[in-house]
Amino acid sequence: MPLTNPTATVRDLIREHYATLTQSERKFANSLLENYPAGGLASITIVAENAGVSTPTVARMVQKLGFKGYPHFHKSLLKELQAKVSGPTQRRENWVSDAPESHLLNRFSQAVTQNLSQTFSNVETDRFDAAVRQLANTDGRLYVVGGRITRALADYAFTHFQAIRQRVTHMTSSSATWPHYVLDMVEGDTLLMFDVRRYETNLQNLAKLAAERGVTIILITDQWASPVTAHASFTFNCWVEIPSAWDSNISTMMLLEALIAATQEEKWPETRDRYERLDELFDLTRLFRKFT
Amino acid sequence: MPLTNPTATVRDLIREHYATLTQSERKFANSLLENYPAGGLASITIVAENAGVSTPTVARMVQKLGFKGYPHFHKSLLKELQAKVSGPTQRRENWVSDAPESHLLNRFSQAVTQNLSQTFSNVETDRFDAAVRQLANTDGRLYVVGGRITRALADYAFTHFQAIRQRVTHMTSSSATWPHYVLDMVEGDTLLMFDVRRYETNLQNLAKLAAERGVTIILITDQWASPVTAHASFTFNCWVEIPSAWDSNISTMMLLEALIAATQEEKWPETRDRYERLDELFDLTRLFRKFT
DNA sequence: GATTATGTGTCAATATATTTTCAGAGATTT
DNA sequence: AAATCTCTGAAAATATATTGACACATAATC
Repeated sequence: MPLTNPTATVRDLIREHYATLTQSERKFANSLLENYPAGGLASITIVAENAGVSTPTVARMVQKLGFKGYPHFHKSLLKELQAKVSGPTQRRENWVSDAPESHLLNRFSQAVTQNLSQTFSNVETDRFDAAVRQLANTDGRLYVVGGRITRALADYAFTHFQAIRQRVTHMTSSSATWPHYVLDMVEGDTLLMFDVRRYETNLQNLAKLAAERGVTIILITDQWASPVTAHASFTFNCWVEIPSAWDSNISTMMLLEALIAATQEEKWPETRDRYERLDELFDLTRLFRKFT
Repeated sequence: MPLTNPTATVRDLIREHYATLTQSERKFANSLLENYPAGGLASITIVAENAGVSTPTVARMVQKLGFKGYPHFHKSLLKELQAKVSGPTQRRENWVSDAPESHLLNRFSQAVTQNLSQTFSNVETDRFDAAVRQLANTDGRLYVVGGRITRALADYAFTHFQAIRQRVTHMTSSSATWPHYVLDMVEGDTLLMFDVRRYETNLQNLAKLAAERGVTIILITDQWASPVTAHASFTFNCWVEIPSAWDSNISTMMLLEALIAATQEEKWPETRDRYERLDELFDLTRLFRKFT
């Protein structure tokens, strides 16, 4: 494992040894990776301070990485930088990343960033806040449902909302069971729906039934808007196009996480309590597993 | 003349003052410009030696440029470097929306952008491509598994990979069933694992067993790296910190989608065929539903 | 719940870097 | 060609960085 390949960059070395690093050493490692390589080019005193650790911690860590001492590490970083700049034909231009412009990763990340920014700037904060208040309202039940692809997102939403508040139900993707859930829905309940193309008629029917019973529907859909919009109190559109045959759900995920984060903040410190109790329970579960 | 424009780079300063520099000072200036900025980031002793001049010469020159002393000059160069690296990321913060700076949505999106860029720049394209080739290899089976939180991601991965290639298995999150799967694993199979903190011992055990059977493990984890790393052939670290009590999985999702997209591209037009047949089947299903 | 192991920061020592001072080498002027 | 001026690097003085030793805190183990 510790190859100590002579051409390995400091970044590589950190990755390689990350598992063996201690907490504060990782603190420094992260600080360096986040601002690479500048974060390691000042004096040990300064970089340690910037990372919020003591100088010996930095000294110990660079030794773990295989350097003789901080100056050796410093020199190595400098050489890397030099190779990058003065190297023949800008050696793979790995300043920000080592991916060539045409590589799929690059095209992909560009599309994603575009999507996120589009999605984000299309959210009205007032509407967002109102939706969050609805999600935080535990007087009514919260139902979560998704389609074929978005089932995973619904699942993710369920896992997190369940940690934040009580009375959450994940409606399985099998639409045969939905009528049972609808039967119990009452005014004041909330239905969080995911529907991206190809839009599913079942979800539309479900939305209609729920709306008729006075349920508040929060819809997360794509930029072309699912027909469920007609029944929804809150609709959020997410930009999903990427260079591929299918649609990306990263912006969808972002919006969902933002809703979760906001709901959690709204219900703090109630949520804090739940988290702590949850943690205890997990610990118990883990103990139990030891005997299986 | 000495504008001392706050945004002026050291390079600019040198050009501006070049006329007033003495012979050896120019010697150092040229040495620095030829290897910029690395040529000025070591200690004054070293850079002076590299340029073939004495230390006082360097010290005097940087003072001529308007710096208080060599350390000041050094710090300034570092800041420049830092700005260059974080530049593209920061520039994306022109996400002018009507949201006030302090609104959660804004803070959230900033954190997410940061995470994505961080994650992205830590992926080596070679490793990425190799992992994709492994994922596209249909000689062996592809197993997908996640933990408590990442189960949703594993599900998402399964749904998409199933559309792209045959022989995909989603290992349920209930670890009790895992031995059955392991029993059938053979060399050449691939295991796509998700493990973010808190890392689950079950996943670690699973990884060990699979690795022993010659299975290639592709691990998607967070920036702190799951212990599964030890058994994995390919590890991808995703930055996950957001202003909340839990970790974000947006960058995780991005990496997953990128892997899916790349795998699809690798196997095109084979995949195209599958997609078309899949679509037909969906249509049939939909028709069928009409009569229920 | 006591005990060990591990990690962490404070402080002191040692080493290194930076600046200042100063004397000599070249260039320029008288 | 002598006198002066400017530039330059050697060396001392000063400041700062680096490392090692130690003690405390925290986590893991029994």
